[in-house]
Amino acid sequence: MKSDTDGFGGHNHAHCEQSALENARSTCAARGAQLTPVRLRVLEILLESHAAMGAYDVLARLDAEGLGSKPPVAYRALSFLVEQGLVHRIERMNAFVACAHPGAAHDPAFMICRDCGAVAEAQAANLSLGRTAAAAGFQIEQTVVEAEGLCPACQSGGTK
Amino acid sequence: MKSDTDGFGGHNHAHCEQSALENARSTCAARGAQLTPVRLRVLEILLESHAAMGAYDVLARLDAEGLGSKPPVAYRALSFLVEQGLVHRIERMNAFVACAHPGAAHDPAFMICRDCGAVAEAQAANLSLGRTAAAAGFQIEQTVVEAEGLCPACQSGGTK
DNA sequence: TGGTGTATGTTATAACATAACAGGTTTGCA
DNA sequence: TGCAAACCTGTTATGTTATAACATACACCA
Repeated sequence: MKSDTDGFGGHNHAHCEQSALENARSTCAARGAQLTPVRLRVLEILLESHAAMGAYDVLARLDAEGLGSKPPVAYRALSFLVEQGLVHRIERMNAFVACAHPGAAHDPAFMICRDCGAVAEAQAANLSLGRTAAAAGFQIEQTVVEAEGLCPACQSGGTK
Repeated sequence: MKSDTDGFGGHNHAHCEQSALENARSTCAARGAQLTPVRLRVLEILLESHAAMGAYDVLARLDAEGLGSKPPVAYRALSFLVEQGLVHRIERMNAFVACAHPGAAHDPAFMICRDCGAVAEAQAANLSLGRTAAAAGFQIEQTVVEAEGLCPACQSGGTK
């Protein structure tokens, strides 16, 4: 896992992390949602990299830090963060990533590198499907858009 | 579960089913892939409706018919059918649906009714994400596009 | 006849997720 | 002050989804 990637280009991750945390604090405060220690820590753990982590990987970290050892602890914190839009679930992987564009309009699309596991977030705007849905009378409430493939770094690295 | 739905409009399902089966037989024959009894039966079961079924639901049917009772039996048949493009996996639901457009170009998008479970298949063509990916140098190999919401019938039926 | 490839059968377990209940803290209000 | 409501956390137990690994069977053909 090489991932320290946003949009697969290098970036100042410390800054990325800090601003995400600040944003989380302020949006939770604004909404009266409680960013408790466990929730905050889960967010921090996910923010360490732009790779997706499984709930049980997060739980292992929490356990190591004495913050909880049972599945519901991790799942509850993750659900909260997903509800607040601070974390996204990657269906394809049954895993979670910190939101890369906190605060921004949200209907995210993801590019997932099958080699290094990096996940880049983009805006979805699947107009094509939106039109089809409208024509069929289908009322879209949520969309999942996930592309799997190879990030630039892993293309050069060989097919591995 | 009301689903007997393709694109959420009524249709001649018997015909739909028959043509899908014929298509499956001919494409497998053309490729030298073996459409064995278990595989065929799984396809038939999925073709009964346009709703998604979990692997264990399919397995229960197989078991009732004496065709196998252990998870790998169902998962192997489903993997085969997915590889052949005859069945699609709905990531959001950890479930499977028979392909509604067998033979056609494939990069499907789905509309999933959260009320009745019906699944309609459309063409994906997420140009927006394709452009973003190209710009980022990301090489897309597969895409998952799934919209969850309410089908026309379930919108009238109330929010339930 | 024996080897190769493919499919099936079975055991066991891994990986992901949640229901349900118990206990603690905070808040607000009578 | 005392109580109730709301919310968060801890824990048990279990449910659900998925696969690794190994054994058996059968078909084809050199």
